[in-house]
Amino acid sequence: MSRRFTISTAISYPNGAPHIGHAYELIAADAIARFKRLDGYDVHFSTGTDEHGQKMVETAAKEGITPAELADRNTPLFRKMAEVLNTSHDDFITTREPRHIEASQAIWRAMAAAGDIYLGQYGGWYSVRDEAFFTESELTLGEDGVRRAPSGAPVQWMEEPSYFFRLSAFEERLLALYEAHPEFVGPPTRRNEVVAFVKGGLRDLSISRTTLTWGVPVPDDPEHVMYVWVDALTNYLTSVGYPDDMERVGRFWPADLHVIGKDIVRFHTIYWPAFLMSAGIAVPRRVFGHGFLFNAGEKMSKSVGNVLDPFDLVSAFGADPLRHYMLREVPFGQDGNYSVEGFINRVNADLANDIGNLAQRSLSMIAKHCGGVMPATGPRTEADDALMARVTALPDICRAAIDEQALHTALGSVFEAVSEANRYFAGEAPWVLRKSDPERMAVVLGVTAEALRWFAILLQPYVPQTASDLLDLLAVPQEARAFADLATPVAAGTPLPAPRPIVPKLEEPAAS
RNA sequence: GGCGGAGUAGCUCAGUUGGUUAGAGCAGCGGAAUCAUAAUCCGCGUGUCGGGGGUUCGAGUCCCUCCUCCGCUACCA
Repeated sequence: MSRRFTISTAISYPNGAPHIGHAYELIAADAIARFKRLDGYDVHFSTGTDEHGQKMVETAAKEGITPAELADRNTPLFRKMAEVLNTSHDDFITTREPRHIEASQAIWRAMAAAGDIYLGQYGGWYSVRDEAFFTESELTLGEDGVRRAPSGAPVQWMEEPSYFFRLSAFEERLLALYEAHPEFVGPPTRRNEVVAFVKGGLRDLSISRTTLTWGVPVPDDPEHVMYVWVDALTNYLTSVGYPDDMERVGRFWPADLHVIGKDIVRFHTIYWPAFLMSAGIAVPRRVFGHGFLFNAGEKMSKSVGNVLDPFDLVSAFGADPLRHYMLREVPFGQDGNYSVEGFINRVNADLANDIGNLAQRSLSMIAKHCGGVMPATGPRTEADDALMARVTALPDICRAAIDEQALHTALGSVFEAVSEANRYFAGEAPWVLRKSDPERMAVVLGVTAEALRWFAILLQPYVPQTASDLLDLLAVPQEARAFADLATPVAAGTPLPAPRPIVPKLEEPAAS
């Protein structure tokens, strides 16, 4: 049985169009998923949208449509974004689907059977006009002493019946989890916060509402719908077939990695494992909170009007350049900054100048001076061996980096070797050898092409289309592009297609 | 307020358990080469390593203090 790897993004709230943050998370998770597939794992990669919740109700009300209509309008945009970003998810889940309602109710029943759910009273500030509860921090206290919701509507203290989850009972078990598995939360700074939070004591969690009707009905008490987290988090289980296909669950659960934004680390590292422990289901192996992207040093916000649209960026620059820029330039886990200048510099320097040009200069020499067929890669000199030693060390370096979600390190290590290959090429000067020693020239070109094959195979997770184009030029068959195929060079004498530039240089758009 | 993290070249950052002249990439300047997408290769940085004090033969790397920035401090995916 092959190794398997289960990875997810958070499901997005489709109360608006997708923004660059959604794209970032999806791209990062996609790179890891693709890496694992290429490395021989049986991967399950899920993403999707969370169509329930109060915010959907509020946004829909503002626009004068139903929550269902809002979801119907926006969820397709998230699917479309995944398509234009060229992501390889195996499942796109939406929380209105019957399979998800069934899964949510199943885990609820399991938690209830364990005695961790009880009926109580939830109190909060309620706005009649908005038909919603608000947290203290969302409210403003007017000079007249009246608390108001963000909409300006006055709120009043209301209590309603609510089911509670006995989160307080899981404090020790959670701390034991963090202790036994320090890797459960990453990056480490997030882990510290989570541990501190749990040590501060946990209160039980209100997990249902009677004032909302937009949600998953509570089993055996349809007056209640589940309130956010039970429903939202369960999507990960739904996606692997819970509860109907337990054989599949056994195969793909526990998840190896939940990739999420740093803002929802707590829910994924405290609530979620507690729910699972209660239900008697294994907890995920790791949760990683990535950072946020800023636009030219400023936080993106609708009011400032500097929100980056992933569709605009893809149509202006292409999916691979966007993927490359985000993954290479931002240390994954930290906040990052977007700038047009940085974008163009990075993509041109790495993709067009370093690897693109190396491919073009070497392959066009092969086309002209080696009869357009792959040259032999020997006999080798010390210089050849030195380069290939550097190249063949890459897979292990990348594996180690990927396993701690250091995507920028993995990608960076490949481009360090690409630079080395450029130095090698300049040092060996095959254009000089053409006259002095044609046989040696052929070997240099062959070694360079072989190095390029390694680079292209290793770059597939990050820039799939570019890597694929390069592999085409190297006459590498579709079925010989996994990491397991790295050890098998293209046979000498194999005809190569006519070379062509694979990465056009980006120019600053006239207006953006 | 409490807990935690960070402040290193114009920009983004590396800097193991303290040890020779503090590094990389990008940007900039000069040169070489001309196979190539004017791409590539080589050379060039007197940086108060946030300020101050201390420990030590020796600190960016440990301790104290101050300044600045950021994260977390429960029901928001």
